[in-house]
Formats: sequence, C-alpha cells, structure tokens
Amino acid sequence: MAIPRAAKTQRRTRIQEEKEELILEAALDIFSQNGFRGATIDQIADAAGMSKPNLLYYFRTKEAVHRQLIDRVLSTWLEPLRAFDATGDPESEIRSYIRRKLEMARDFPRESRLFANEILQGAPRIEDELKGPLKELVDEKAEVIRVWARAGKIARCDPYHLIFSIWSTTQHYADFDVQVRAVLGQAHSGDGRFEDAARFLEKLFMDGLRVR
Amino acid sequence: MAIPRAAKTQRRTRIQEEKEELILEAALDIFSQNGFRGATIDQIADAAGMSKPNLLYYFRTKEAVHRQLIDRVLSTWLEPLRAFDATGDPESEIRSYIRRKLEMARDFPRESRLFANEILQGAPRIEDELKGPLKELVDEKAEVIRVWARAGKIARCDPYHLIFSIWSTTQHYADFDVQVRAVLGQAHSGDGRFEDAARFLEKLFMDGLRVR
DNA sequence: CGATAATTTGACCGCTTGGTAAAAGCTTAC
DNA sequence: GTAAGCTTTTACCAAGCGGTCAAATTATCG
Repeated sequence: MAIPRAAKTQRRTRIQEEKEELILEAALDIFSQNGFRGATIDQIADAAGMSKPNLLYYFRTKEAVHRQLIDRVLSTWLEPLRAFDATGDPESEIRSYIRRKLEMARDFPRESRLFANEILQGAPRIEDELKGPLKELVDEKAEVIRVWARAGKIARCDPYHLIFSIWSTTQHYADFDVQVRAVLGQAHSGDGRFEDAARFLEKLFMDGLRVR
Repeated sequence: MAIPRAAKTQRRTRIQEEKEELILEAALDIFSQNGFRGATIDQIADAAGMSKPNLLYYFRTKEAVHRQLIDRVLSTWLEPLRAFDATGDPESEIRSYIRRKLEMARDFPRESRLFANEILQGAPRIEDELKGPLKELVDEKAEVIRVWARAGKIARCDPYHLIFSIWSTTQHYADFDVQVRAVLGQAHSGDGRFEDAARFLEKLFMDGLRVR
C-alpha cells in the first residue's frame, strides 16, 4: 500500500533518484519553451516517458517540479559570477566572465530561457531569490568592481549597470536565439556566431572599460 | 440581426474603433504579462470591461487579437532603427539610437515584453516577420555601419553583433525589470535607474567604438 | 416614431487541464 | 517464497479553457 508520495521513507530509492532526474530534465525542456502556465504536466510526463499520475507520484504538483528546477538551476547559473575573483587581474577577470557567460548561453540555453520566462512574467515564484541571494551576490561583486575603478585599474563606471549589460548581451544569444538566427540568416547561423559574438563583446567591454 | 462579426459593412463604426482599441490595450497588458498561452480571453475581456462573447464579436479568435497587436506594435518598435541615418554623424547616430531604444524600454515596457515573450517561446507566430522585414531592415543598417567602419569613422566591428548588443542592453531594462529592481534595491529603483543606464551605455558604446 | 442594423449578454458545448483514488504490478529483505 | 512497501496504471473529477448560439438590448437613420 503506497500511502505516501515517494519520500515517506527518509532514504530515497535508486528508482526515485533516476525518475526525479528524468522528470526534471524533461521539465527543463518544456518549461523553458512554454513558460510555467504554458507548460502542461502531460507534456512533461510524455517527454519523461511516463504517465501523468506517475509524474505526480514523484512531485506533488506542477509547481513543485518548477520550484525544484529553479532552485537547482539558479545555483549553477550564478557560478560564473561567484567565480569573479577580487584578487585577480581586473581586465582578465571581466574578460573571462564574459566568455563564461557566453559559453553558458551556448551550452545551456534552456536554463537561460527558464529564468527569462520566469522574470519576464514578473518572477512570481522567485522574487525572494532575486531580492535575497542574488542581490547579495551582485552587491558583493559590484563592490569589487568599484574598488578596481577607484584604484584606476578600470574606467570608472556604474558596476551594477556593467553587470546588467554583461548579463543581457550574453544571455541574448540564448533567450533571443530565434531572432538572432533569423537576422543573421542561414549563412551565419552555424556555431560560428558564438565566436563572432565573443570577439565583438570582448572588444566592446575591454575598450569601454579601459582607462583613458 | 447581427449576422456577421463586426466588419460586414465596409465602414467601421465609431463603437467598433473604440472597442477594438480598448481590447488591444487590455490585451497588451495581459499578453505581455503572461505570454500567449498564459493569457486567457476572459482575462483580456475583464481588463477591457466587457464580456468574453463581446470581445469575440470584435475579434474572431484569441490569436486574431494577438496577431493584430503584434502587427501594430512591430512597426512602432522598429521606428528607432529605421531612423538610423546613413548620412548623419556616426557617433551621434549611434548615441541617439541607444538613447531612443532606452526611452522605449522605459516608456513602452509592455510592448517590449510582448515581443520578448513571443521570441522566447520560439516566435511561432512571427517567424515570417523576423526573417522578412526585420532581417531586411537590419541588413540595410548593418551595411551602413560597415561603411562607417571602413571609412574609419568608427572602430571596425561586426555590425550585426553591435545591433544585437544595443537591443539586448536596452531592452533588458524593460524585459528584466523585476530583476533589475530587485538587484538595485529600493534605493535605486526610482526612475533614476534609466538615467544611470543611459550614462553607462553611452560611455560603454562610445568608448568601445571609438577608433584607436 | 419605427425599422433596420449593430452590439451585448447568458447559457452552453466540447476539450484540456491539474490533480485524485484505488487497485494492480513490481522490488526488496527476510 | 512471501509479505511489506514501492511503483505504475486505469479511470475519473471538477474547474478552466476557447469558442458558439440565439435571444435581448441598444444605436442609427429616414
């Protein structure tokens, strides 16, 4: 008699881990393409190769799936910013931050779109994460940038808007991929566009931040 | 006996114009907040102060509302790019393009989010516009930028990625408004953030594009 | 006014949706 | 093996959805 949803026992089964992984992977596909409201449990269950009630055996609600997905993805998503090193060389730290963010846009576009969808629609489910952990991390790194600017190592600029502009330019290649490809046309829609973008962005930010 | 949906007569009524306007205005609110699938006809009808069947008297389907909204907004949205003048001074043309795009993000955030939602979800309903009119316009302006670069008036750079970066940095303040506000905190969430952003972006692009 | 067309509404339909119940099938440990 | 718990499925429900219909109401114009 399976009274409880998987997890009455403290210990998680092998099957539980496998299936939850499968569900989250499928949910990432569906949520990132359709947003929370636009995605259906049936779609996700289908993509995960199981029935709807079976999925609901592992996650109580659609929101629970989404919740766990967001939590998991958020931490990996902020990794590049966390790696921003106050003791490193300013120019190369910023350069490598741009490069890493762009690589993430290329390699994990679904994760990027998941967040974009969420924030675009008012972030009803992750407001706390934005105002808490995210803000704190950005505050910390903004201070680093400000110190660099004061020390004359990079041009004086608003560190928050610098971070926003790096986020937006890099994530653009994941979130607005369809538009980018449509505009570039077939000729430049290969993976080369990421290298072109990297070259352009590095030059833009390096020249824009150089002390003059 | 009202056999046809409004428009059997060639001439549109005063009421027709008013109500259609009202519906599109309400639909902009709802669609931009929830995306196409996430929005319901009931929500839009409510926001427009009428019943669902009444809304469907003016627009045959939900998609028809969305369609007309997109068509209308697209042309105004591209206005700043169209205004890009090949005969003008490169630096001031680019500077004023950035400023105008940022003003649009501030003054018409719903329009920006409507597109962002659409493109994020694969642009199923506007693919043709992207590959047709949009691409042609961008191609034309990219050529202008390339000529400027060849003439040594601005730094050599990939014109397409330059345009993408202007789009993304400016629209970020509309599309990711919630995140921007969460990170900046209450202190900087006033309208001042647009002036700060303008200052930052103008410096970034001007220094990044200056011939050196 | 009165007739005709334009507008609005309430009731309704078929389908999809998130979620439940209960029983059947499967694993695992003894 | 067998009993206990874990997993999966079939059948189902209530609410929400896009959209229709016909009747009621209102505006327009001679």
